[in-house]
Amino acid sequence: MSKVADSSSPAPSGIPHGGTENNLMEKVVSLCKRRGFIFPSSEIYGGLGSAWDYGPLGIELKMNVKAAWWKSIVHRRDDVVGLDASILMHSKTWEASGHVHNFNDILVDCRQCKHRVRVDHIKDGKCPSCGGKDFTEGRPFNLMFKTNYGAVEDGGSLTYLRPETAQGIFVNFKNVFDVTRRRLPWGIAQIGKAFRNEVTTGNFTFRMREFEQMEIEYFTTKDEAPACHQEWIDDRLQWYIDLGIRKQNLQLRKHADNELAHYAAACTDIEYHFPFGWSELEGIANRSDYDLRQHSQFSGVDLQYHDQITGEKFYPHIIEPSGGVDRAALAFLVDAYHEETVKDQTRVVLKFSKQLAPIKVAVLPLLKKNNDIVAMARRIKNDLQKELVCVYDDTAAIGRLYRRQDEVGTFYCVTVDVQSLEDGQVTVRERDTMRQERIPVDNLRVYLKDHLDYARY
RNA sequence: GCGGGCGUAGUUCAAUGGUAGAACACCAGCCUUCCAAGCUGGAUACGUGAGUUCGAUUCUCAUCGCCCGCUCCA
Repeated sequence: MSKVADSSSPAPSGIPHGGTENNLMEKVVSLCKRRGFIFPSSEIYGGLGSAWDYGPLGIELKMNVKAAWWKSIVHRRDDVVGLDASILMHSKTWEASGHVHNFNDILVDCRQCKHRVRVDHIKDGKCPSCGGKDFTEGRPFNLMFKTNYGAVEDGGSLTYLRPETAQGIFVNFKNVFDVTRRRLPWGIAQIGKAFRNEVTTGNFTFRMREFEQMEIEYFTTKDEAPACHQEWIDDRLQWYIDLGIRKQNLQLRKHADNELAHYAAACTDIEYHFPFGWSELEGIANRSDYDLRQHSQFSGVDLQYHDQITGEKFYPHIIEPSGGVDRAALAFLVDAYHEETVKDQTRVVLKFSKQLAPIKVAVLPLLKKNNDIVAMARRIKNDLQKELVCVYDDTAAIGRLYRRQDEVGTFYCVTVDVQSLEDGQVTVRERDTMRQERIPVDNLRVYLKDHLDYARY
């Protein structure tokens, strides 16, 4: 039975993974820095708040997340195609989308209860939270990054770094539709950076000002939109489960009417049980026909869908599954984090799925002083790296080499010993089961590809 | 931005008004060694600036930065 909860109440806070690891987040952050998954941005200058850089292992993980998404959405469906739109767009885009209007809030702080409130939420000069009347001076909070397009800075050159990737899809709707000539329902998928001057950031890579989205805009009819919405919710939830997140750490949360974004008719979030509480990984919104209608109006270009068979002409309704790449990567990291106690010592194992593991195979010589063993191990590594992400390491005793690989989630360790020189076989050890098998070197590549379920990625 | 907390090695933590220790990690050496092994040796830190003081990592102030909370969302 599925343990996935369906909740329409606000997200509760709590500690996942049994409740004993309330410093789990700190451990994950430390591990990320220590082993090269994620570093603070611009660290030599003291760091840039809530900006983070992906290190050698982090970028592998993140690319694997994106590749898994792209495969499942674009390559393995008949009804979705890909797109990569530019980050800088015509400034009219953001007027049409509503971001210029809706992302410019005047905010003040209540000196009494310390809450931040929007000026337009203050009634009769009283704080809606505590009733106090003493506020800081109002400041405009524009959530969009302003920039000048072109070398001359004047009012006419003002534009923004995109606060969401979706608009790049909407403005290309006609282009993509014209070249693919598909009938509804169908969709466009895109992965790319977006930028928001969030007033509140934090929780590691969970909320950053620069982040990466993976979004699908799926076009359908008004009548089919609700069922289509549900199908995408189920589809997207299953994706996270397939890639290894435990069901009990996932839940769906339907937005209440008063928390819907300005464009949305309905929205359901997929939430993950982070150490800091249940938080959104992905929102699956029914955007109605708002977007194409707006862009038609602002651009003067008719973006209606014309069904040649039925003769109908209308603005498609849009279902938008919009996920955060960084949030997904963080959830996969947190969920993979396991501690095991062996001989009173705690060791860390990242139990990534085969697809997401940054390193698939490590090749280890049992004796680093034996030149023949080292040479053989290096040959094996050189052969494997043509098709699999792998590493070679001989800088410690074998037990420690295994642990190092476990700590970063490497799926297989291949060990070369004295016997290997004679019989041409090596020991293949699997991360989770610790199962060991002797495999002839000649069969090694095929064996590993088969067992890694290589065709999936 | 407002409130609170905090800045010491890669990480996690100590100590101290007389410029710093540990653990793990890392590097080198010895070792015919399959699950965080042992021994020997080694490198690496007081965020920045000013003040008090003979002397500041320690006290004071400022500054910068980080973390948590507040709105917003991927």
